[in-house]
Amino acid sequence: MRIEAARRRRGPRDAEATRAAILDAARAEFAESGLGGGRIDAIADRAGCNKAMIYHYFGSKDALFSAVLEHNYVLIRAAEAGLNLARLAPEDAVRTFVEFSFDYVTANPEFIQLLNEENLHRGRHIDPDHARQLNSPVIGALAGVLARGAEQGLFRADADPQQLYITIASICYFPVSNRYTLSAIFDLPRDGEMLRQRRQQAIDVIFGYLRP
Amino acid sequence: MRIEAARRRRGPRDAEATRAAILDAARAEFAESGLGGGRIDAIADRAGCNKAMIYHYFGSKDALFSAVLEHNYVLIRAAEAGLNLARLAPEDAVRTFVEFSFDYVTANPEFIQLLNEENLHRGRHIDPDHARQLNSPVIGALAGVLARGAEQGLFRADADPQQLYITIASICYFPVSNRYTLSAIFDLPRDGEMLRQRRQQAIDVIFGYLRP
Amino acid sequence: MRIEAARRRRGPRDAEATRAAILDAARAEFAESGLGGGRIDAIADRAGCNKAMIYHYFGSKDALFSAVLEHNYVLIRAAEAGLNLARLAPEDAVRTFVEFSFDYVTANPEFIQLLNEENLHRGRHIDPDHARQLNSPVIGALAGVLARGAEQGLFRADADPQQLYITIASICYFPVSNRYTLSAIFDLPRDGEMLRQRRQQAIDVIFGYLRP
Amino acid sequence: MRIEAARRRRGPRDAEATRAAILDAARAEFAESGLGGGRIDAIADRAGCNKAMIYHYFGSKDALFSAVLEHNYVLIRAAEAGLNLARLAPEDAVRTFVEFSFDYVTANPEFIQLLNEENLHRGRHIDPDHARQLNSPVIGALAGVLARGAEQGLFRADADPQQLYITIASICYFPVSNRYTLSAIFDLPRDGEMLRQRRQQAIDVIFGYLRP
DNA sequence: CATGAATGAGAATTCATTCAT
DNA sequence: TATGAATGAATTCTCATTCAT
Repeated sequence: MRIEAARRRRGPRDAEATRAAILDAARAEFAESGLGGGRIDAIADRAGCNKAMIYHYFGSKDALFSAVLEHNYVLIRAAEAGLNLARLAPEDAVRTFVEFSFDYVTANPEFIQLLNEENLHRGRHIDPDHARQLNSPVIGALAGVLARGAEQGLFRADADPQQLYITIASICYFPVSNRYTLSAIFDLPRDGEMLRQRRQQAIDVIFGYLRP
Repeated sequence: MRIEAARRRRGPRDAEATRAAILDAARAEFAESGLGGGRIDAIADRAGCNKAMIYHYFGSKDALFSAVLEHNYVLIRAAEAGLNLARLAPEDAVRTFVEFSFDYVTANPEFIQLLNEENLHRGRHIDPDHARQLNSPVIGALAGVLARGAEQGLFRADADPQQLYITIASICYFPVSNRYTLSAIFDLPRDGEMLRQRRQQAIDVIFGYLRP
Repeated sequence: MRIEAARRRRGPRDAEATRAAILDAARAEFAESGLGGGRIDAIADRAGCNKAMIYHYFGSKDALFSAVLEHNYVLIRAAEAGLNLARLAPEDAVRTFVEFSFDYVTANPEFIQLLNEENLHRGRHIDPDHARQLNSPVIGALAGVLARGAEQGLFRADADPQQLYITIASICYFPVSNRYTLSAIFDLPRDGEMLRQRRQQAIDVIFGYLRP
Repeated sequence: MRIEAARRRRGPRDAEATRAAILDAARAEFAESGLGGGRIDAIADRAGCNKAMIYHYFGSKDALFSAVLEHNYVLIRAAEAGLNLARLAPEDAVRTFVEFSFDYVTANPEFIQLLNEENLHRGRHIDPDHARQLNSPVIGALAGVLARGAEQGLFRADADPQQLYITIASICYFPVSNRYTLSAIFDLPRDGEMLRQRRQQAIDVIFGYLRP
């Protein structure tokens, strides 16, 4: 039985494990059905606990969504930080970052679904102070890379790191988050091939733009 | 009273007007709250009719969402067709199309919210046959523009119209659909200025990529 | 198209035909789904007219049910009267009446479904004065038959015509009205054979009881 | 207040008691108004709980009806089994069974109302496998009684137990389930006397038929 | 820390009935 | 006589949340 299995995996009365299981279950549920459509019942089932636990640990559905969002922001920011762009040559750094951005959302489409949901709700579950703090490192790293690239004559000199970041995110995230409508509209190649093409296109577009 | 106002505006017992009012009201409601979060009650109020009318004309909430989606696809496609890219010089055509794409979603953010919602639901409200048929003209026009531009030595020769379309859509749509999380993350300039910058960035990126 | 067909069959603006079509449609609908479950919409569809006509001719759903009930009582009483039991020898008369009762409900199961529905509603759609008046002839005929049979030593002398009528109705109607639960409970022979057996059993039981 | 009374009677948070209360309430409500006409709200009120409990325990109105039906089948079968027909002399056994059948539905008219409703819906709430299994014992007992009676020269030899069972059910159940229309049609004696007469008639008819 | 029974407000959907034409 | 648009009150069912144990 699934509940028993979950229970066995983490042992009874293990607060931290229960919290984590709920967070995981909620991410999956909210990504699949949105905030309005996600069910507390379903989250409890997926987490192998009962509904009261969710209220015990998180207080409310909205608060749970906030926690999920923040948790998943922390995860991607940590992964970005691990890229260590500063130690790479400018062109390698840009390529690495674009590829990472593309690969991360391809591997974690739930992350963008959560972002979209949050935007539908006008960003009311996100704490700007915290979000901004989380984000600054990567923009800083990108700024350094662009400056070095411009200095070496590899990149155009007028590229803004923040704008570039948004452009990279757009090109990498949009085709994943909108894959169903795009598939309906276009006669797209089967999954793997379509991703390979989009990944290459992302790199081409960014480098095409950055050429001096 | 708002119901009275709506009634007066279109007069009673005009089936086509009622249908249209519901479609409009539903677009606003679904864009604001999603499919799961949108309320039939609220749609009826906004449309100045009663819930039963919605079921009379559309059958169910899901079917209403499908109708809204299709209707709004038709609208943007019609606007695109009105651009008449074929009669413009290649560079003008590309600029016109990018600017149009950006301006359309800026003016109609609800359209992308509907798209996001539809993607959350794995595209189950869209009829691929119909969607594909709606979309083909613009891809054809873009292919012509790219071919002419390459011939005249203005554009790189290897650009694929479908990939370019997706890239343009990504760059234009993503910042609008994700404006709330982006605002939370970045210290963005106030609305107008931020849009102006993104619009320019979209043009720069596309032209940067297309130069031979 | 079915509405067009119905329309053509009876021509437009033929009050009597419309009334009759509604009555027929309502019988079928109420028999199939009961009074609570029967839908005015469905009746209008079946009758090839619109709902407002039903209200025009019958005033309300309950009143329509009453009219259906009365109409179908009139039909069976008329058929019974046509048997002319008085001109038959006692045993032939009884056999004829039992067979008729059995065959009528077999051919018109909707009639008993209406009766059951009416009983569920405690008989509130039936006018006792009218019902009683409709029924007396057959009881009178049966009384005559029993008297003649007893006189001739064919039948027991203590049989009461009213009780016998109810017993015959019970044996003939119940297996038809309860055919679905009986089928679920028993491994009954396929339709035709099961009816043949029940028909014979009805005759056997009544004659078994009546023998002196 | 009635809810308080119910609450007090069974105490809160007793799942089994709540289930039973709902089953009881539903039997009354469905018998009174049918499946289509019975109201979930009314059942919750009668049971002294809220609507959500009904869905929690039974899932849907139809499933609740199925459960009620099955429960009431179990009850009558258990009562029949308690008759222990095998230990009685053939004539006593038949009389006991006829009287039991008559008395049971007289005391529990709701049971036949449920049966009628189920037949209106073409038996779709009944599981034939289960129903058949429930029913077999009584037919077996009746077969034994008929065999013994025929052996002892008390009964005709050609009586089929299944047919006889249906005939007994017909004679005993029909006048109860159709009491309202029968009352409208006939000038029946007041309740008690009418029942006494029908009970005697049932016995007379069955024994009349069974005499060799 | 954990359970599962219970709740009440609200959600979508239905339907008998009326009304303007 | 006939139509079909419109209504509002119900009705089934759902779900976030609380509570007793």
